[in-house]
Amino acid sequence: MDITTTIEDVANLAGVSIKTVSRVVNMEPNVRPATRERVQDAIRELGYQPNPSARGLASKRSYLVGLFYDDLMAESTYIVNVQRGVLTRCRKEGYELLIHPFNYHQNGINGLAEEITANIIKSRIDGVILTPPLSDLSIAIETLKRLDKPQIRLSPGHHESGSPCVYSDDRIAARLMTEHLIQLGHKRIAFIAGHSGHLAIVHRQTGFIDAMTAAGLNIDNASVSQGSNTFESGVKCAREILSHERAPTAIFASTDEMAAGVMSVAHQLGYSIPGDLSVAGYDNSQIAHQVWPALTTIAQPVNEMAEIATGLLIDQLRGGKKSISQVAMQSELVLRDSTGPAPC
Amino acid sequence: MDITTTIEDVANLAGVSIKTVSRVVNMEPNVRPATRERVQDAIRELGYQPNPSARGLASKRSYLVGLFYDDLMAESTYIVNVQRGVLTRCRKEGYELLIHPFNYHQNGINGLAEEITANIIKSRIDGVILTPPLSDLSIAIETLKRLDKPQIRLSPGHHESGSPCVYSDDRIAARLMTEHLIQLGHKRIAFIAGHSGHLAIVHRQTGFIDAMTAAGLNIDNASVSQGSNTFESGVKCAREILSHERAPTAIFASTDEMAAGVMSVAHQLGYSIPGDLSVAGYDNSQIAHQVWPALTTIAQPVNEMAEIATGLLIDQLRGGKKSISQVAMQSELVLRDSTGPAPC
DNA sequence: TTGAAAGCGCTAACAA
DNA sequence: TTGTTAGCGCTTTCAA
Repeated sequence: MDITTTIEDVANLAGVSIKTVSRVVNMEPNVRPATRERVQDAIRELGYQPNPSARGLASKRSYLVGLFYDDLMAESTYIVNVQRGVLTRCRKEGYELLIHPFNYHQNGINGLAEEITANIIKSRIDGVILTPPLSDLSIAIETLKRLDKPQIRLSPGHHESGSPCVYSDDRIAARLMTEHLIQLGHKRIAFIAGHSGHLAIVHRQTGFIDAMTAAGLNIDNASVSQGSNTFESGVKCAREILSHERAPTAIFASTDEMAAGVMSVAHQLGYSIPGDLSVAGYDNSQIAHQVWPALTTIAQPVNEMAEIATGLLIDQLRGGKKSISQVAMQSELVLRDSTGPAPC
Repeated sequence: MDITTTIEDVANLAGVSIKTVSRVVNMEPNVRPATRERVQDAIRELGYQPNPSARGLASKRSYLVGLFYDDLMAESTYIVNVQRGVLTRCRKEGYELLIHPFNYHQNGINGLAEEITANIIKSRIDGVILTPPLSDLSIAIETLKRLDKPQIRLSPGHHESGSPCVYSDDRIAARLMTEHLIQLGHKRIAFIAGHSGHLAIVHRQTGFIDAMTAAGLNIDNASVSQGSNTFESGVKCAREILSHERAPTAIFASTDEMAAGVMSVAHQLGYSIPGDLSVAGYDNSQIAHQVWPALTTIAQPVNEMAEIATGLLIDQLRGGKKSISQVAMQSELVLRDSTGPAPC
């Protein structure tokens, strides 16, 4: 198990040429099973691991995958789970991960293209995974295309067009959640919309409207307020919503963070949850367990989505299976204690 | 700005040999200023970036730094800030970052040495940054030494011995916080200890005891309870602490997560914060803003600590400045709204 | 202060 | 099915 073991050492021990070892390592065809086994034994015995630099130099690939995300989301459960999923798949496939949080709100959106370009020329990553909201930023998508870098998008708002992507149908899931509230007898339900730049989150609002309309319930303007995904924005919206004379009996916030903000305000105002007010969130973040009572929410299979996306990207990098361009995954309604029957 | 520009293109344009270009790129001495400038112009004009694989192959280095952490902490504000700090410095110094969360609770501590070894042989990282609790795990430290990999530890419990480290004095900061509570008139103060495997967090308890003793206040056994850093453990401890007949008027939890758990329980039991009960935390996590009222806590300069640690590691990798082996940083008391005068 | 040449450990192209 | 050879784009070594 020595870091200085080279392909030549393996070839010598196995009594073959280095090219044969290379074939075995890269799982290429045209190696007799007996030979293959002999080489594999030698590899195991020496603890041989190919040198990535040498490989990269010869093959003009880096075996590096980039994960691009908005630094504002770096602390979210979402990004952490994406990192986990991507890493899991990278390890299996022999790739390494380079994370890259972007601060494009500070530097201006124009700096984004330059930063992406610079990063790619410097790091030589082979392909990129884009997470929301970058997965909907055409400047990011187009810059990568111009650089001829394969990309895959996670949860874009528009999955029909553009580059390949993995997503879950937020509209349907939000509809499910709204129907859950309606079934509990709620008629005045408020919705807190997310940041308008996160298109996938906007679909949650559509799902809410779908369900309300289908149930013949009123959606006056007051029942949808505009948040920006954060706890603080949830607080702000809740203060407004709960100050109306006929306050809603349920609030569906399009992120858990905002839902937690709502709950904080509700507690301060003396509401009992879910007795006086039901609260629902979306994302199944860590915070959903840290509020009291535990938050009813929607869970996307973020980990698996990231794994699958990484797999698709690597397939692309290997030059195969370009056919799959969209994978849709299902989200799940997670019923906890923050939603209950509407007060009479 | 072409990814296929090589050192030779630059040499041709500048009218020098590739070795001279190499000298300029690597900031080596013995280049006439005029020559250096000519080369730099050529580099700029062509948008040249050296190929990391070629560099790595020739120099037997990867220009890759590894960040090793406990996957259980991946969602913490702490790890996210460490990632940010490390990335900032890596970019400045021309290194790339490979993150590696470890799941050693599942796989058993014995698997850890193997996983570290396998990872290093595969990825060829040049050096490693260890975060708590890995920075106190001798199996991690020793494995890296055996592999001859430079390492730097962030916030270890024992900073005197072992490999170089960057830390902040948690004992002093915890003492400060406790003194703050004492100055507010609190006499019955409970402390919630953190996970015993996180040695730096154990120092927080010592600081608490320092202050209590110095103030001549009683520390009966009941006033220190054992948590495990998490929100849930804070909930559990708080339920116990607040069930005593002479409940404390202040609770100092050694992590913000636990403090948030305490606040949740306190609200449920009808305590007003800080009127009936003061609550203090430690870490200045995201959650400190998401509780109501906002949490008084201790802020470590995690970002800077990570940047400095990365700088020290890279210095080591470059073969210089081995002299600095410990850097101590100062934490800051952040007064918010969860602490107030003791009730009469 | 500069440059020429060798070679890092692999893969690609081709030959046998 | 296997092997030979020629680079990939740099750094290192040594020479000028």
